[in-house]
Amino acid sequence: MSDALRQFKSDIFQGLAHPTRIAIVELLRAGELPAGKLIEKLELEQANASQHLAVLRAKQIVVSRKAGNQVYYSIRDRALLEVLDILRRYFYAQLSSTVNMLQEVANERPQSRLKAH
Amino acid sequence: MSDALRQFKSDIFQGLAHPTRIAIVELLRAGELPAGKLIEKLELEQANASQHLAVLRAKQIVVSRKAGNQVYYSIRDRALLEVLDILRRYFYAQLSSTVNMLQEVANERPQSRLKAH
DNA sequence: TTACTATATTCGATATTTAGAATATATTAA
DNA sequence: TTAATATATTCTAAATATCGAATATAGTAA
Repeated sequence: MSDALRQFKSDIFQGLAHPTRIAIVELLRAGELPAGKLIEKLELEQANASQHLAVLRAKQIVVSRKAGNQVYYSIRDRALLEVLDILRRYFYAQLSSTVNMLQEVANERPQSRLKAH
Repeated sequence: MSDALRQFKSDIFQGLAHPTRIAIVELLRAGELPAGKLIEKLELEQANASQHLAVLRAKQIVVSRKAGNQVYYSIRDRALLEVLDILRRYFYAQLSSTVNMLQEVANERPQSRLKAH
């Protein structure tokens, strides 16, 4: 794999490496929204939201379009939503494997099920 | 979406948000490798490699197993490789849209095709 | 023009990430 | 035991990311 491709991938990951930016992208899943709506729904400081949006723009994750007073944001390529979907399944898979593991531990030692330790 | 899921996703992204770590994950695509092999193939400083591996472990992206003198690393869940595949397609899609854009610009102004400006 | 609204940028403080040097630990070999 | 090998951790300095406060800009309304 080329260095350029690696750099590109790590830029995308870096762009998504913050819970607020994940939240923004998830809100844009249904379609474009003006910055103000994002700020309102996520209860963010205006400056903070604007900074996160600047990161998402810089990493080419979103695009913006100005309409009158407002700036509408949307996902640049919906392929990225697939990435989030894969991670959701991954998250739940790990969750259930953790639950299973805890259950196995509990079943192997039923006498201690109610004990705190 | 829950805060936990958002945090989980951004942790994964953060784990992958460095070209060296992308390179490590790509090398592990074919199967497990000892740390030394990764260091050799990527021509990394030993300490630097070890730090990146620690990040990948902390974010649960890889797992390690010790065998004698060596520590073998592997991808914890191959679903993550799908994520990288999606990004590769995304990368080439963006590349070709950039090329198309440049071609359109060139075609719209054929007289300036060879001019520097 | 002035005032208002929506958004972006800059600034300063703090926290996190990164690389490399040095050191530590664990395993095997002698 | 001691030496050698493989890997991890700690430390320091530099770079980067984050937040909130303040300020700037662009568009609209009066």
